[in-house]
Amino acid sequence: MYLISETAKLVGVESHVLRYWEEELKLPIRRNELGHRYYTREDVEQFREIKKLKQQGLQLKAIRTVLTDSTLQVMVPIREHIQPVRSTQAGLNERDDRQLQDKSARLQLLLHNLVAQAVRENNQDLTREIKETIMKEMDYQFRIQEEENEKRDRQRTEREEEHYKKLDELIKQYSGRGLTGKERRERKRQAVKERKAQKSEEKRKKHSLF
DNA sequence: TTGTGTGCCGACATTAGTTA
DNA sequence: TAACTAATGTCGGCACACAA
Repeated sequence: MYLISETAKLVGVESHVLRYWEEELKLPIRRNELGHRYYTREDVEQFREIKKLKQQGLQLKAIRTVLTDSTLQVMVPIREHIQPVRSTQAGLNERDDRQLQDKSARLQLLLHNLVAQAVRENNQDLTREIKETIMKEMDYQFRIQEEENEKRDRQRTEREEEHYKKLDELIKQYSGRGLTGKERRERKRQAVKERKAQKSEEKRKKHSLF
């Protein structure tokens, strides 16, 4: 694809001449997202052809007619082939029938070529549209993936914090387990002593009430 | 007078370079 | 790094020149 300045250089005219020809000849020049013209190789060839016709002395009006006719000429052979197909039903001899089959085959080939040409022309536009759609979809999927990854990271961090918190509490809870047997026995004696003292105190309080 | 081409204008977008 | 500026390219439109 070429911009107007590049195309002008390739054709050998000024940019405004291309704009003028486009307007006068009603050429379907495509635009990009900025509204700027962009030209294909076919467009460049067409402009070269126009220039050649200009040099031969044709006016733009005449060139427009030539361009229109050249498009219509493609359809002329089809009309030639359609007529014999209709006459088949009237009943023909074998030679005519062979000729008819031959013409029918040529018609099929011609139609095939026409369809292929149309498909090729459409393919360029279609490819561009598909490319843009895919890029947008990929961008969207990447964003979604990114958000999911961030969410997972947050959840993992929270779980880890929770785990370490519990671990910390367990360590505090079992901190007495590091004592020696002598120390554990001493703690037990102390606990029993405190329990006895507590019971006798409760008994004393009971008696004082009566 | 008509057809064709040219020059210029203002507006807008993009890009590259500069400056705070 | 952001903001600003200049250069560049493109647009549509209009007026004008020039040859037939």
